[in-house]
Amino acid sequence: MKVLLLIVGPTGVGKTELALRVAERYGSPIVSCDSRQIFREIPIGTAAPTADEQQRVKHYFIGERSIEEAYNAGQYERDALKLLDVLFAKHDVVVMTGGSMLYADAVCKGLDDLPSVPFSVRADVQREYESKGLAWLQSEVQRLDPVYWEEVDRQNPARLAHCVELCRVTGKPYSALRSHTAKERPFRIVKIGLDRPRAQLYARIDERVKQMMAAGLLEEAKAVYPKRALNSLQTVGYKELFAYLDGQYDLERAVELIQQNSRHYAKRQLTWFRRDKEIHWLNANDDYEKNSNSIDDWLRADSVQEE
RNA sequence: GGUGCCAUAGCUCAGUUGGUAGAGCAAAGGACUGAAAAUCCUUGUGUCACUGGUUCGAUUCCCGUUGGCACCA
Repeated sequence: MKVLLLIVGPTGVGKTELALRVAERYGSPIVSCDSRQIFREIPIGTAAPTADEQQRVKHYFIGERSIEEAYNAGQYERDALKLLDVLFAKHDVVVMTGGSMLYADAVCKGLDDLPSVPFSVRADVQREYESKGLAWLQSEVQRLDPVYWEEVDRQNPARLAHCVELCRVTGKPYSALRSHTAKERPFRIVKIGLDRPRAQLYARIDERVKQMMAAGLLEEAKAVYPKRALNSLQTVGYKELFAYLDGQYDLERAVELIQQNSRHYAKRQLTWFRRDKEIHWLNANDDYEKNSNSIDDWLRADSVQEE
């Protein structure tokens, strides 16, 4: 049976290099699972694989879209499944790597088949929320979807607003559209998580931000500054530089904030991945031979388990 | 060298008219179904610089020591 080898982990842990070596070992291409590296205008700040790295192994979903295209996890699920179908015709193992938690889940378990929300509906809900506040969103969810109200994070405007949007679009409660069941996939999935000691991870993140600045992150941010409102640019490394360009604080402070927000992001990723009991964890400090032997073992073990 | 001010959580600080202390940030933990690098929730014990004194009781008052800052020499 075909195997999707998914390599996840926090930003800056070293996924790119591990994925390259594993892909070379199995003669596989690499499918990116990253919600920001897919945009071609922002390679530096998203630490996208370099031209050299892409020379070593064929990559998919790197720099394939423009920041102006609306893109989301549902679209990614469809694109990724279609691509995997093609790749599995030639490969027994396909390596997928990236840190976008929801995107990974979309491929592994699938998202429910929800309609897309028209821009006008989203704008309406947003406007009402801004004028009437969180209490209004809460009462709308209570009224439109009492089931979801019982389980939702009631302090989170984004969650509440999404529920209201979908209730308005479909005329049904959002909760009725959620199946809570994972979809079947025509391939096996072996999940590898890469981690390293926290202090070391944070030191690497801080250092990488410095390198991004040296590589021209500020120029990259200036180039897309006019489009700063786009969702694709609500991204660590850019939103802080936009604020600097607006004069909110100096460049040194902006860099500190990029480092700090990257650390926060890494922590959220770890929280998400830790909950997934299917992930086999590797320490990035162990040598590659040891880790790749472990991966071989897991490929075999999982295979036997499923017989 | 003299005088004054300061020394409290990783950082910046507040506070206790004497009954062993609390904010912001950092940090840690958690949630997560088409914005997910997004959006949210929870968590504050620290020899209150050190030594001695007064006191039933000192982080708080007093003496001294050390360190820092300011001014005067």
